[in-house]
Amino acid sequence: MRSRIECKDCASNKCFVKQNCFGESLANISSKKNDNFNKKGDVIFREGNTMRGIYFIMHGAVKVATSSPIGREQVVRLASDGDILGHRVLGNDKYYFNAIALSDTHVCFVETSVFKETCLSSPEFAYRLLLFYALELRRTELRVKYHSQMNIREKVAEAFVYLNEIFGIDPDKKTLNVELSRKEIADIAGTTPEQVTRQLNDFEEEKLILRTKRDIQILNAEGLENIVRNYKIN
Amino acid sequence: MRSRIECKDCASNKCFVKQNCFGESLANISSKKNDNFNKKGDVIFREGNTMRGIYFIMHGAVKVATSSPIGREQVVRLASDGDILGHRVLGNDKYYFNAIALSDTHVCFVETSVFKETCLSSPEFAYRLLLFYALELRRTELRVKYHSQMNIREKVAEAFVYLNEIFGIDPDKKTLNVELSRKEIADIAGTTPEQVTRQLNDFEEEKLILRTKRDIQILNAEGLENIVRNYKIN
DNA sequence: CGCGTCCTTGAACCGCGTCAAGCCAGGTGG
DNA sequence: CCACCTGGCTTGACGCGGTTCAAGGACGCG
Repeated sequence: MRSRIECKDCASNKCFVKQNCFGESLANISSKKNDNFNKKGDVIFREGNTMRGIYFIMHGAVKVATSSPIGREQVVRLASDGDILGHRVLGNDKYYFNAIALSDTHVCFVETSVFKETCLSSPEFAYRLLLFYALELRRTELRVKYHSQMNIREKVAEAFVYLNEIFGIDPDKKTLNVELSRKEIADIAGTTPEQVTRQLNDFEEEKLILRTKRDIQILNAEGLENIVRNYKIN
Repeated sequence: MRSRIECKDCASNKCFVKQNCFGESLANISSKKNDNFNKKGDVIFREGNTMRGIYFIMHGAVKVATSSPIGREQVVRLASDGDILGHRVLGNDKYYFNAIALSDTHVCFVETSVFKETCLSSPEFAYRLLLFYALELRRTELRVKYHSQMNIREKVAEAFVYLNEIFGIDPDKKTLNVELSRKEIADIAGTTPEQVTRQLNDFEEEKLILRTKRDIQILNAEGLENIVRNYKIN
């Protein structure tokens, strides 16, 4: 999977930053950053707030979602260790989505000016950022396709594949490394909690997953991926 | 609107590159680029092809879409003068979508190596690219939200708002600066040609648009934007 | 034990995609 | 100049998938 280096600023031994991303560059500006620690459910930033900088996730799970007072919220992105939040910082704008911690999280805040300076003085850093953006953009474009063409079965499968891709599965317990309610899964898949339940029934019958208490064990991740992949063929 | 500078490499007087984007930097590498001229409907690159470089649109209208042999194709992005195509070039990958000309188009091809070199030697250039990516990413994330939450009426309205944003409206004829079939509009909105027709009926009753022959005149662009904006509130 | 929260399940409704027929405009050939 | 053909647009009817609503169940917590 991802190669990682340990984070020096955090007590947790689960605290890493992706080596292939911003680890070293971040060390250079470490004197000018702020560390924030969030509990599960905390809002890291909120739609409409003025951007003051960019966040690096040192460790933890975060969802970026639209706020919608009534009814569904839509998760547009999942992020974890080493990812960045608040992309549009460069354009001196407002945040367009809410970032909410899905687990206890350690993020590192860097002010816009410092960030811009770092980009301009270090082409290496800017280039890495470009790679990050390019990957993220592709992922998001794919999701546009998925959400406009897939049926519910495929969307729910895709949600689990996406969750696995970003957060991974605990090798012992076989569960995702985040705990999510039906509603939260539905918000990622773009449907309702009831539909998620029904799909989980089907997946269980097909031995792709197993439900124990509130937990969902992923028995056959490949099977779920196949549902997504088979869709692609059409 | 967008400020632009004239393009030196093309006979057409409609040929521009966005000034706030890559104009000057592009001039620096002009000795190493290739100019391509495409007719409406031409495929600029195709899903699965190996990426050899990146394309700058000097002038013209382009859609980036999924290929799907049976049925719907989904447009994930619209692009015009000064935009770039083939983002993932940096990662030495394959193209994930098809790029198809929606009008006669002049694109400029730059090889990956040249492009990377330019990024690394010119932080200014890389930084501008970052801004471009950040904007594009936000736009795409919004589209994920739209496509998973909007109803047909809103999606079709959003398609026209998006088309207006990227290609603009002819001030005299009041029509979009691209000609699109019902199917093509449907592929952007993520629905079927029949539904597009039905929504156009409604929009015409509400005096938002007017259909003359095959043309669609946008009488009240703001009205269409309001449909999209009012949705956002919920 | 009782309460609250989340999950599950069934049933009803409805929006939207699908299918099919008819229409209109432009192009072609007699 | 008209008859015919073709391809895209329009319109109505129908059926399915998915959302919504409501009731019941499981679990955790005080």
